[in-house]
This record gives sequence, structure tokens and C-alpha cells, in this order.
Amino acid sequence: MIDTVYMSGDVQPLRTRLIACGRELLDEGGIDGVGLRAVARHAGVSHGAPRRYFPTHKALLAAIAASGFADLSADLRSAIASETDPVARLRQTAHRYLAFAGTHRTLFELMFRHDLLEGSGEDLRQHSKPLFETVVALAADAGAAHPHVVALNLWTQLHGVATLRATRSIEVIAGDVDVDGFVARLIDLHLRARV
Amino acid sequence: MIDTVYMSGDVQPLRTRLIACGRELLDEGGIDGVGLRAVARHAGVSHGAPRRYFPTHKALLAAIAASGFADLSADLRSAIASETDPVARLRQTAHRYLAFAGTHRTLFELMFRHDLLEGSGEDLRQHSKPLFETVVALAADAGAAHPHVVALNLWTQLHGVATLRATRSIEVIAGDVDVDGFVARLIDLHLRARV
DNA sequence: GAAGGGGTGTAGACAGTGTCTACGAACGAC
DNA sequence: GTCGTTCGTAGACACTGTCTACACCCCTTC
Repeated sequence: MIDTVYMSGDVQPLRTRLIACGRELLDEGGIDGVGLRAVARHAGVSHGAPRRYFPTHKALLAAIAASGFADLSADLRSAIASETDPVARLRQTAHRYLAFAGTHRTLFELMFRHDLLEGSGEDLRQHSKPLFETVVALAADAGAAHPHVVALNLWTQLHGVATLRATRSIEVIAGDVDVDGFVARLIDLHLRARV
Repeated sequence: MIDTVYMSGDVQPLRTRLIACGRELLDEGGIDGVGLRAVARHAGVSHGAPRRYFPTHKALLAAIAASGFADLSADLRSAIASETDPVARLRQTAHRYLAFAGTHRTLFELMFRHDLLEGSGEDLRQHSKPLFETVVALAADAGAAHPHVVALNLWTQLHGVATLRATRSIEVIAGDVDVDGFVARLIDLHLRARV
């Protein structure tokens, strides 16, 4: 009885719980471990329950990706808040971005898999925009002559490193890389560029 | 009868045909349009036939990805052969890399999806290594002081641009980008870097 | 307090998939 | 001509996403 009350009156609604379970499954078994039914099983509900919130498999994945973007944004915002010097802020931002991609490999991969982000793919990619604007502002603060260009250079470079690292391709190419030092030099390079 | 002879004596063995069909399906319906059974149907054979060559779904995808790497390598080699000046060679290489990623969006995405490349994932990523070594050599020819570092910078940057473009994320961030000009400036930037 | 109704989860069904297995037809070697 | 290998067929199974009808609980309304 108490259990029933606890379950039905759970402070965490099922939708949220399903996303959390999805992220656990993502860590454990990769992207294709995250099925509608697997998530339901993991959350202890019937196989049809998720359908109430995610009408389709892709919708579930999109929701998980969105939660990933939310976490990443929060990470980056706190990174910026932790420093005052503009260059240090850029460095911290880059560091956290890469740390996120390294820690949440599969989630990061999912976040940029537009092929399974359904209709909300557009919305999802819109998450990137404010993040990018932040980098533009940081570049301007750091004294870049053309902050927009510098930000684009930095962003694409960083994303390339993050992606290649998430898929472990960079190890094949270059062996062990001191990522922090590598990225610090890249930031200096792009900031000093005369475009 | 003639048909039978033609079919069974086909100059193109089934394995090759299945990969070709897989790439067509990839273009038409994205990655999850490429199923073992769908490929079999598309090639006009029974659903069990592919199993003779691809014991698993991932094995099929890995083979398709491998064929993509082969094409990309050929593209880049011919790009290098088409120029003599080292910097022009780098420019052409970058141009073709991005063109490939833009033209074969889904294939490119598949090629860097390590989660579905089975055991052969390691082999697959090894495709990148000779390509990278080529870029190192080009950077050296172009007079870079630390060709290895420059190549790594260039490679990650290029891959970032390619990825963000393939997923159409770059448009959201920066609108229409003149990719060729953008990349030309990036090459100059990295070559001139004092590390 | 009883009746009704909307939101929420259950349960059964269906087509489609990957994977496994047994089977058959074509072919070359001896 | 027979044997054995290679290659594709065909049926089965468990599992998946999706659809539908159903049951429950809480809330409003009379």
C-alpha cells in the first residue's frame, strides 16, 4: 500500500524518470541499448507506458539529447562563471566542453546525430546557438579583432577534437594527446590570428 | 534460363552488390534504412543471403563504412596528385574532404560512428592513419616547423567543420559559410602558426 | 456522497527486424 | 559419376516499435 502510494505519488514524474533511465542505458549499452521497451523495463513500467510521453523511439532519443544539451549548457555557464579573465574563461569553456564529450561519450555522440532527432532536430540544434553566441562574446572580451570569425574557428576546431576523441579516433592518429595543453595552444593561436 | 545464367554468373559478386545496395539505401533512407533484410530485398535475394558475407548487421555497416573510407582515400590521393605546390595540395585535400562529407552526408556520418562498427571498428579507424600521415608529409613540404602538430591542428579543425556541416549544425550557428574561403584561411593560419 | 470524465499506465496484437538452423541446388575435383 | 564445398533459400524464434482497446485513480461537479 505504502509502495503504491509512493510509486503513484512519486515526486519524479515518469517522463523524467524515463529520460534518466535512458541515459543510464546509454552509458551501459550504447545508443542501441536505448529502446522504448528497454527503458520501460528499466523503469519498472509496462512496455506501452513510455508512449504516453514519447510517441516514437526517435522522440525518446531526442528528449535524451535535449537533456544532454541542458547539462552541457549548465556546465559551460558554470565554467565561465568560475573565471574572470576572458582568456581563462575561454580555456575553461573549452576544457569543460571536451571533458563533457569525454565523460559522456555516447550522449555526446547522440546529441549530434541529427538523423535520429526527429522533428525536434531543428529545436535541438538551436541549443547550439546561444552557446556559440557566448563564445563570440568571450572572444570579443579577449580582444579578438573579428570575434565572430575567431569563435567559428574555435568552435569548429573544438568540436573536431571532441568528436575525434569521443570516437577514439584521435588516439589512432596521434597517440596520447595532452588535450588541455593542446587546446590552450589552439586558443592562443586563434585569438592571435589576424584572420 | 539466360537470366539465371546472368544472375549466377554475375561479374559482380553478391558481396559487392550488397554493399552497393546498402550505400543506395543509405542515401535514400538514412542509416536506419540500411537493414540486412532491406539490403537483401533491394538486391533481389532472400533475407538470409547477406548472412553468408555479413554475419551481423554491424558487420554490414562496417563494410559499407570501409567502402566509404576507400572512396575517400582515393579522392584525397587524386586531389594531391592534381597539384604540385604543397600549399595548393593541402587546400585541395581539405576541399575534397569537405566535399566528400557534404556529398555523402550519411555515409560520412556512418564512417565515424564507432558504436556500430563492431570488432572491425579498430581496423576501420586504422584507415585514418595513412591519411593523417599524408597530411603530415604535406605540412612538412609546405614548410611547417612542426608538421605533426600542424597536421593534428588541421585535421581536427577540418573534421570539426565537416561534422558540423554534415549535421547542418554549422548553418544554425553561422548561417551560410563560404567554406572554401574559410578553409583556405584556416590552412594559412595553421601553417603560419609558431606552435 | 455519488456520478462522470480526463489523464495515466496495462495488455494484447501486428508487422518488421536480426539471428539461427536446416535444407537444396550448382559447381569443380577426383 | 559421385562426393564435398560453396552459396543462396526458407522457416523459425525472440525481440522491437507502433497501434489499439481497456482499466484504474484522482478530480471535478452536481
